[in-house]
Amino acid sequence: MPELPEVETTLQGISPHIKKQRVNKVIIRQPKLRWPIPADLPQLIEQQILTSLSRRAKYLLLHFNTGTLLIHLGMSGSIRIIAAGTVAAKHDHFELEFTHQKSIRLTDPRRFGAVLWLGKEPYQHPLLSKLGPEPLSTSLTGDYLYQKSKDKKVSIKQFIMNQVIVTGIGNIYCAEALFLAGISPTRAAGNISLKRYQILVAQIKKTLDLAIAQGGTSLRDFVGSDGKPGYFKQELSVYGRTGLPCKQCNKALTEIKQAQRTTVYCTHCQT
DNA sequence: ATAATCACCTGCTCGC
DNA sequence: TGCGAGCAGGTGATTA
Repeated sequence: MPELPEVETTLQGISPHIKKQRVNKVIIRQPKLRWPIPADLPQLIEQQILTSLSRRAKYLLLHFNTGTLLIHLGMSGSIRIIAAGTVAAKHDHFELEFTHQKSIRLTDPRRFGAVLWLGKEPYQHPLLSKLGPEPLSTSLTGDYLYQKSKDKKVSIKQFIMNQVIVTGIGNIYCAEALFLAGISPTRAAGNISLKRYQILVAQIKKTLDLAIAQGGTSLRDFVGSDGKPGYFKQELSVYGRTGLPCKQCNKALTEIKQAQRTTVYCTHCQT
């Protein structure tokens, strides 16, 4: 999926088109996503004004006076702005049509995404209440990660991808940030110095910032809200580059599995 | 509590 | 060229 940069890119892409607009129609073509799309959603938000939009972790939040709608893109989801009434394709599962004749349309082949109604206290919802700090906020610091990692035996890769520790970082950007920080993905989280955590945090922020500026990473199906792909792919140092030369030392990059996920790294530059 | 594995779903790529 | 295995940006649920 869509990690934080792709979700943020989506948010920035759709906001100017639909903020403060009135929902005319809720269209549910395929309710079977990760959880069923609530059947009563039309009566909850039709004719309501979308007052604001935000992002928390990898979740998009659409705020109405009646409550908040959560959208998650799963592994293969994307949202596009289209003219209302545009013919739907196979995996176009959900759509919000606004009165000014624009729609946002959720396309998600694998259906790991979600559309949920959170009500008036969205941050009390179980999906949001346990999340760690936003990586681009000042609350993510090297010191914070260092304190959290005490006595932790899990690998740094899994530690950073745990949304309870820090949100928004998935398989691509975790691998990239670890490479830039020179930290082996297999190292135990509790066996990393404060100084190295400070470097890692700086590289995480730098990587995410750059990816957002590039419109995210498009591998196969991700597109921005305007239908164009993201261009961060060309910046990738390790993700998807197994066997290719390390950009720092030229040694062939190594691929391993960690918690069922592929990790690519340089055994020479990352220790 | 913590850690590892499973499950959800479709489509594409790779190796034979 | 065809076909099955394996893999893909995530994460809650289940098991140990």
